[in-house]
Amino acid sequence: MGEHGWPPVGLTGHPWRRDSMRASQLFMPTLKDDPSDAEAASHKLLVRGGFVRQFAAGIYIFLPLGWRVMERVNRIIREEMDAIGALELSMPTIHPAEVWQQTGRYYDIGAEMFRLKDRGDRDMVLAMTHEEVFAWLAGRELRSYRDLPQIWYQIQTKFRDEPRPKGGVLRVREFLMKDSYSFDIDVEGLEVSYAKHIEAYDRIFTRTGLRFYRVESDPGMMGGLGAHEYMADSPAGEDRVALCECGYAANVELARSIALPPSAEEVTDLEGSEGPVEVSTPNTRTIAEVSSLLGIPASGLIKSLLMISDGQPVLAMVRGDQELRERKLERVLGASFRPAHPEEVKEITGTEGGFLGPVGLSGVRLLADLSLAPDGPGGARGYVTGANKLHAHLRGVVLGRDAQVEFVDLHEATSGEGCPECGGVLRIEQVIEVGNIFKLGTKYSDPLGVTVLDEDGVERPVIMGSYGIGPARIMATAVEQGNDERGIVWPKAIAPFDVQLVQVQAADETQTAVAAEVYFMLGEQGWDVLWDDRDVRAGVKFADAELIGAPVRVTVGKLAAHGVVEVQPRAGSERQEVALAELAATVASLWQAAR
RNA sequence: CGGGACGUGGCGCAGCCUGGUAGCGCAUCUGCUUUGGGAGCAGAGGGUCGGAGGUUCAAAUCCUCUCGUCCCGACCA
Repeated sequence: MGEHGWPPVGLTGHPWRRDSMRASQLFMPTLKDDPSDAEAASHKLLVRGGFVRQFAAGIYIFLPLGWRVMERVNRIIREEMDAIGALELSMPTIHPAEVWQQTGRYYDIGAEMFRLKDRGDRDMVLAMTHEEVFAWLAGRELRSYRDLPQIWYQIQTKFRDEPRPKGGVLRVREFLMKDSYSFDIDVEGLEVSYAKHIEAYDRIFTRTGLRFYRVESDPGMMGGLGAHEYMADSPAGEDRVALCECGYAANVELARSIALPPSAEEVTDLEGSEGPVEVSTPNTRTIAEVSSLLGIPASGLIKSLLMISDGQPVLAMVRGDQELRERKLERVLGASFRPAHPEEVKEITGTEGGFLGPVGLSGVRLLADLSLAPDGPGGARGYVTGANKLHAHLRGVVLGRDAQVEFVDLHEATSGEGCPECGGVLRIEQVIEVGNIFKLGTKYSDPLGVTVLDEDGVERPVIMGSYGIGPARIMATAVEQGNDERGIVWPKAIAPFDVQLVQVQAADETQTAVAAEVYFMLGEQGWDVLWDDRDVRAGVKFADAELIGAPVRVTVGKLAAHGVVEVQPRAGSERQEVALAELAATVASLWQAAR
């Protein structure tokens, strides 16, 4: 491999770790400028640092550095999955359409699934996920409860034709995923498999150095038994979670929260009133308009939204200062819904959007957020709501008295609201989903006939769980959470190299000799070292070292002749001069201190 | 799918409004100098301006269509 000069390192079969390398032999195309199409910090830095290149929208090439990071992430995943007794295997990524037709997903999922035909004109799909194949295999091979439990996993490519790839490697159309599937005889068994995954995932994300939360997530409409997501905070995230000091953590899609009481001033609105009072509100349709016309804060209004679900009208009500959370309504209804069209609004309520309210509406299911209940944070009090009449609203509407409604949780949790568990203060954080775990039940085993015989010889459907992790998201999230103006600051567990050895003068024989000594010594101690022996200016090497972000940098320069090198952590700027004899200890202690 | 923007040497951009045959920085190659924070000087190579059609004596520039990419929103097993 293009060896020249001394020492003869990097040769095939040499005695030192193959994970150490010389930069002159590494393909590491770094860039000075941010790519023009990058927005997220991780996107810019991973491209600039020579970790990835974009091939097409949402389709990426992993260059040697990027692949090293992925391999380190995957190694951690494998170790922890193996530790809970999961078995690695590899599934195909091209599937005949039949299995997907059997579970119905072939029809439920739209353009997000890549579909193709083989030469025989048979319908095929590219795998978006692997529940179907795993269930297919389990159905063929598992026969007895004695074969259970099983946990199988793979680290395999997934294809999803995302409508909008974004954030570099964060949201893509082809990506690697660790997915595992558990097979148990009963729900108790599933709980055990699920708990094992929690154990493994907690360790995986801790080891990869991410700041993360395990949060309750929406198990979806399909009758899942429960689910959690692993979320890592980042402004580049596409999800939000509600968090409390007490440990409560949930995706805002379903996070419960105790609304703050509405501001005091409009409480007087109720006093002395026997019932709602109509007020004229010409052309006043939005919460903001009504609020400013009547001089009542938004929290004193009721926002009424007419929805159609299963062909039936539903009026969903939240307070004027709140947002309706669609998923919550969906869960209450047990079905999907859509906003009513303007003609439907007219037909059902006799008025137009902007003047809707619960009072006097018949034939419409009335659902109000818990915070509007008489025993809610606002107490029994009057609100302003539409009068179901053009250009008019009602004041002093008390739900429960003036309209019979069902009180359910519909509003989106917001920062500052009360924690549903302890009453503490909730905060909302923007996060990246790096992993998820689902209790599936028999959603796939039923249609695919995955059954085993139990102790009594009775055929029973296998209870499944499904568990995912996105290694590239871990990589990108680590960059999101660890970077500065000079580049990436990798968590030590997944950095492409442990130590970047910068030899200031490539042509200086003394420096070469000292650098080689350092390289071998650190290598023998188990460090993965990138020895920057390139014949480029010192500034370029320093800049690249900081961009690439190895946790520890060792610089061999002027002081080499005296047997002294410089050492500094990527995360800090303290630089120390160290004699070669002390180097091992210094590197070890900096490593210890690194995140 | 709705809204917005951008496609010009490898990368980042200017030129377009007001048509006249393409330019800057970085990178690359050669030479000399330099050498601990992305070097300097001199020289060189490299682009049918995303594609197609149209207008015009003449199109990177104007018009139409199309493809690609990014951003906001919707969507996200």
